[in-house]
Amino acid sequence: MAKPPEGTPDRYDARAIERRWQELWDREGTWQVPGPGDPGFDPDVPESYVLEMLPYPSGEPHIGHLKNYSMGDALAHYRRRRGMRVLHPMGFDAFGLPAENHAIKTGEHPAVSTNKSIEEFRRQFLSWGISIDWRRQFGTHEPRYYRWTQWIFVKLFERGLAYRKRAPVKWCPKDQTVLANEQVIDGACERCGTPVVVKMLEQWFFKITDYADRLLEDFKLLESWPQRVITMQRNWIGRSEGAEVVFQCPEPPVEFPVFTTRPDTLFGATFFVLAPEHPDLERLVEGTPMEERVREYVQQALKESVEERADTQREKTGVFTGRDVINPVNDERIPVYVSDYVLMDYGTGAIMGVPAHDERDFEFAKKFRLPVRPVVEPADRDASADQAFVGHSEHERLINSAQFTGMTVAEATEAIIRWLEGEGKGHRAVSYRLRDWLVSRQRYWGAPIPIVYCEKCGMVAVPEHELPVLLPEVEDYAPKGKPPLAAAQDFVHTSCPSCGGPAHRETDTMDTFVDSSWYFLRYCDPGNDQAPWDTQIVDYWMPVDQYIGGVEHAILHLMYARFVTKALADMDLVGFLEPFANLFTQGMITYGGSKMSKSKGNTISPSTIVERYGADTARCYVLFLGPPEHDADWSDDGVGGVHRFLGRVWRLKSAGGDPLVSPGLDDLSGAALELTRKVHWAIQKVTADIERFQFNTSIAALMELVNEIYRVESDLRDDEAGEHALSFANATVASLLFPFAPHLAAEVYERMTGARVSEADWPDADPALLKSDTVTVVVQVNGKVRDSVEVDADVDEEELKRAARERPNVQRHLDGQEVAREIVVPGKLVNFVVR
RNA sequence: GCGGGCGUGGCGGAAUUGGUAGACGCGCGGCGUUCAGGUCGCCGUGGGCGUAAGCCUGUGGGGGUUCGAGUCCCUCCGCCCGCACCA
Repeated sequence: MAKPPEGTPDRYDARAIERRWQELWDREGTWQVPGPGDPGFDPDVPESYVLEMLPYPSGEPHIGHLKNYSMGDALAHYRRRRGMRVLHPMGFDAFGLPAENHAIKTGEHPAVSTNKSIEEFRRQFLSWGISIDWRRQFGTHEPRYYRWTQWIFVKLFERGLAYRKRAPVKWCPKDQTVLANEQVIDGACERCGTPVVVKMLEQWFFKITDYADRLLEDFKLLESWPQRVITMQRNWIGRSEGAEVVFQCPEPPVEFPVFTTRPDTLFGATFFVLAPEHPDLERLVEGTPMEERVREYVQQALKESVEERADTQREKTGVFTGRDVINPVNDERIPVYVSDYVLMDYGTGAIMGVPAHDERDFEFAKKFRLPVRPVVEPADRDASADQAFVGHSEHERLINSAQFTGMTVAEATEAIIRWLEGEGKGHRAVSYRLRDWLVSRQRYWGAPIPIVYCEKCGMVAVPEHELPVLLPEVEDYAPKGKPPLAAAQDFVHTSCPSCGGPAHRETDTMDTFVDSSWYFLRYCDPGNDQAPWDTQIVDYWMPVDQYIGGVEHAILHLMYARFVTKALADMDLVGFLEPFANLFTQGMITYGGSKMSKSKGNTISPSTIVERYGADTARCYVLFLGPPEHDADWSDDGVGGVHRFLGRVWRLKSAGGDPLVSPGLDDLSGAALELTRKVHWAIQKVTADIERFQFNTSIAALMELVNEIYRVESDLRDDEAGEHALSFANATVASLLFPFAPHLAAEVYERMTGARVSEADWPDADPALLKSDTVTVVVQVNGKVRDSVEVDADVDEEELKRAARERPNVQRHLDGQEVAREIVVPGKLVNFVVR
């Protein structure tokens, strides 16, 4: 095609187009969506809730946000044009440490810096043109929101699901606060990387362990979640079945229950180990000659960091306590040790040592020269004396185990549990790795925990009508061993809501993950000031039909939100058990092969790209980069390619005929027919690819279609049918491009048709135009492609074989050889097998 | 150590059910438009041999199933992710 004629608006001015449509959408409230009870609500329209994880507003949005919201927005647009009422809201996860640390450094109130960030995020999201119902926006730091976060806390407290206890907890010395187990990564603070230490502290917990089984079972209610996210949660919950077995200490008389997944190996127990933190340890050794050494060892063990202690490579250590316990199955006395390889966190903090069948116990036995007694016979190899045998298939049978000898492992497990239960020495048990969720934080920038301590009444929840408990102003945000709120005297001193007597407030704030564990409910009914939501409205929209976000939330946020939803369902506050029916986890965008970070100076700012190329280019590019679930590396050159493509769309020129109606098969021939077929192919391809989140190939298909339009355009300008085909093709490009490049597509669509693309139905492919009258059939000889032949689509097999044989190159390869077999795949290929 | 995923041109990546490997884009090369171009348009582009027609070869390595394998099976190698003294 030659250069566009002088004087036409040939330059693709993304900035002007985007400004125009953003203003129009805002003015007309295009993306506002009514819910039940709102004017214009029609109950017969199917609903869809499309949600991207809410952003944490810090600085300005990064490329990951752009990708996240570009995907969600594409889907929201697509579903709207499929006739659905789509809830597509936005909010901000505004409480949290970075804003507070910033405040400590600069003195700027966290609310000030957070609100600035929110404004910047909002400004950029608007500049991206994402189709959000902005009337529903909120920040989790606003009293109108955290009032209800506190309300939920109180509800959980009333049900015994929020409780306070003294427990060994993970403490970050840098951030000066406790952390949830889920926030400790490799023994270090998730936020700042400082190695955490264990402290005995009284803290607030949510009883998520009550829901362990339901969190596992209800995976079956999820429609489509990535398998690996489910696996990660399953591993985190860590359910194990086995038995609790009681070992009796004769002197002093103490009972030690242990949890084991292998009750079948009870006869192989040759020693017993307590965790250094075990509460009965002190009593066991008090006044004995071993007291000094045990105490020393415990001191040593407690000093270790979480990370050091988790190191599986190092040699086992421990100390004999001088005491014995009795193995309930054979009344044998076995020695009790203390060792740091036994964790107080899991099971009962005590274990039976079965060195023959447990690798860790084996190592310990070797170190302390303890006997190794095999009780399970390996099925197909000799029990090696220098390692533990851990096999427990149906082929392994018990030895050295009294009346259980000869049973398979499974039989013996059952029989021994039943025997223990009969003797009152143990019972069937299930153990979990999951711990209760520690939700209190000794920090400022969070929702205050709505609890008051009264001298007479004890712990009292702040009543509903007194909520929110407002976050007080303080002068110093820095924690100094005490939470910052403790310094706010007016805040701390209060009266008991129950008896009116003197009382003081809880000064810890809530983990920000509490804020984000219910925000998706608030979007449904954001203006409600009587209740956190109207159950009927929430039940209308929920569960979220498509949730999109980073895989880094696989455990934390996604598990907490599931737990809170279930707890609310149990209180009849919501009518569903799972918050997110479908989950999509997007991959990261890297730059130069590594994660973008300000400290490395390898960041790409979305605003730079938007300013240079426009939002449509930026959005299309992040989707075109590759499969959205994979990590992808940003390429500066690649953006230009997508921008060029959008420029080509911009320069499509209108033609005659009705652009909204496809020319029919009967009116078409030649290039016009081929182009119209390509259009219908693209409709089908783009539709199918959006449905399976393959935005990259959707865009590639549109590129193909546009290339085709440019190739044939000059041939089609001669007659009416050609003009019509062209006209329809151009309008359809704009229509299909809309979910990815909404401004440009709206502009081009309007130019081609005079209509609003956002109001147009999503196009349907005409099956008659998806088929071709002729097909290219590949001809192989012995599985090697030798030629291809163009035949009628409905040609019969014999005719096809004849045509295939006639190809000169096929003849050359068949020449003088005997055809042993002929394989025909209709419409695809013919393969001649010769000897 | 356990669990999961992935290996395709110079690069990012395509390839519903086994049926023309490399769509689309970047990069590179050629031609045209242009005063110029970091513009736009058209064409070419896995490797090797060949003037060409064409032939050989090719999806991490090796083996297998099949008329036919990127795709299915076995095995080895490499990379990534998750969990990790959980009894």
